[in-house]
Amino acid sequence: MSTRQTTRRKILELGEHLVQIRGFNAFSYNHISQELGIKNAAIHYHFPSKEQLGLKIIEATHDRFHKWVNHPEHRIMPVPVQLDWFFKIYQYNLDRDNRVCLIGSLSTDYYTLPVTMQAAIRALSNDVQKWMAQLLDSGRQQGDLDFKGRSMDKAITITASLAGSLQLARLLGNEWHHNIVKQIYLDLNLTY
Amino acid sequence: MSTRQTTRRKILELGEHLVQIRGFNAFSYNHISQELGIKNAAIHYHFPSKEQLGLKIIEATHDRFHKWVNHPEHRIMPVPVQLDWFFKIYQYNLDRDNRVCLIGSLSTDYYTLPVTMQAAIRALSNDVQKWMAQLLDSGRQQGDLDFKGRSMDKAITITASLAGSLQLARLLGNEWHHNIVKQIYLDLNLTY
DNA sequence: GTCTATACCTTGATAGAC
DNA sequence: GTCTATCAAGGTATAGAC
Repeated sequence: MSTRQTTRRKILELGEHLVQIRGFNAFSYNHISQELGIKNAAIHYHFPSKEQLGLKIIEATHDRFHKWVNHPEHRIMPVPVQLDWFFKIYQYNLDRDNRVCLIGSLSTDYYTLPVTMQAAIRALSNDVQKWMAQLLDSGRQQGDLDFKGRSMDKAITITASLAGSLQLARLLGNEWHHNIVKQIYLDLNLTY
Repeated sequence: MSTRQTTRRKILELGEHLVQIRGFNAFSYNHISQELGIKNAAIHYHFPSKEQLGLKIIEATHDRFHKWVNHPEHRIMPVPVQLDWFFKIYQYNLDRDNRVCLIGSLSTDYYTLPVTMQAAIRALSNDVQKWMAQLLDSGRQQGDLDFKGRSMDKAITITASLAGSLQLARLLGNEWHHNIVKQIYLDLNLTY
């Protein structure tokens, strides 16, 4: 793998980290250049503007999500297992320095973002909600879980809980994320 | 009321607005001075530093919440009515230019905030969760509503949903906040 | 690809006149 | 209380050498 690819990838990963820890407006090229031992200008070589970097960060997350949910092996997994996997993403964020989820972070900054980034984060969020709604629908039909109301409403309620959960965990303590997840399972009639 | 008091109050209100729309790191003294037709230095007269302004914004919200929940007239209201009131706060935020809740906004910025502000937002969040848990507990005992599990877990799950809801509404459309609230009522066995 | 050097802007904050 | 004037620091971004 060329130097270009690794440096580019490092910037992308660190950028994603910084967005989820500090927020898009509160991280700077200095944070990246100091951490990676490169100079300001090197970052601009790979990503001409902060907007471009932000876009690629969102797209990278979107790609990972898309690849996972469309992987043949995963699509045939039982609904509770797929749900477990989704919840693990949030636990993973929590475990890595109390990251909040990308969608949550960029939504509070939403009105300060370039329109290209606004569109990209909307697209990601849409895909997540649709996937979750379809999963809950299947689960209810197959008797794996139960809930009242429309699956789309329940889906968005759950993702909203999870986004909020990582944020509240910063204020209340990480154990509360665990408690929220437990509660969501209870409310779905699922054994945790 | 002296000029001092009104200008101070205007700065405070606009500051709160800006935190909820743009985030603490993305609003500047220029946003305030231009909107109010005053100069940079005038703001510093009332609030020596941005940290002080941030602190007072949090405390103002905390005060409003504290006064409301401890008002004799409100404490004796039926649980569903008190719950309705709490949910209206979020609807009110949504109606005013898609504000997110103060706690949600400051939690994504949490690690970039001065420690004094971190402590203040933690204190507010703690009070909200405790109040909500106690309310849900009473409601369940009195048969007004129903849910599984511990009331504290359910309380934090609901506030997390609401915080996340205002954020997702920016991406998905405001009607989804309404749908989430409907779902929360359903999950509490409450008629909406 | 990465560097040095630098341009240009916005930020929060202060001093001192009125 | 509010102003003018000014500051140092930090932000994104670019030009051109290596």
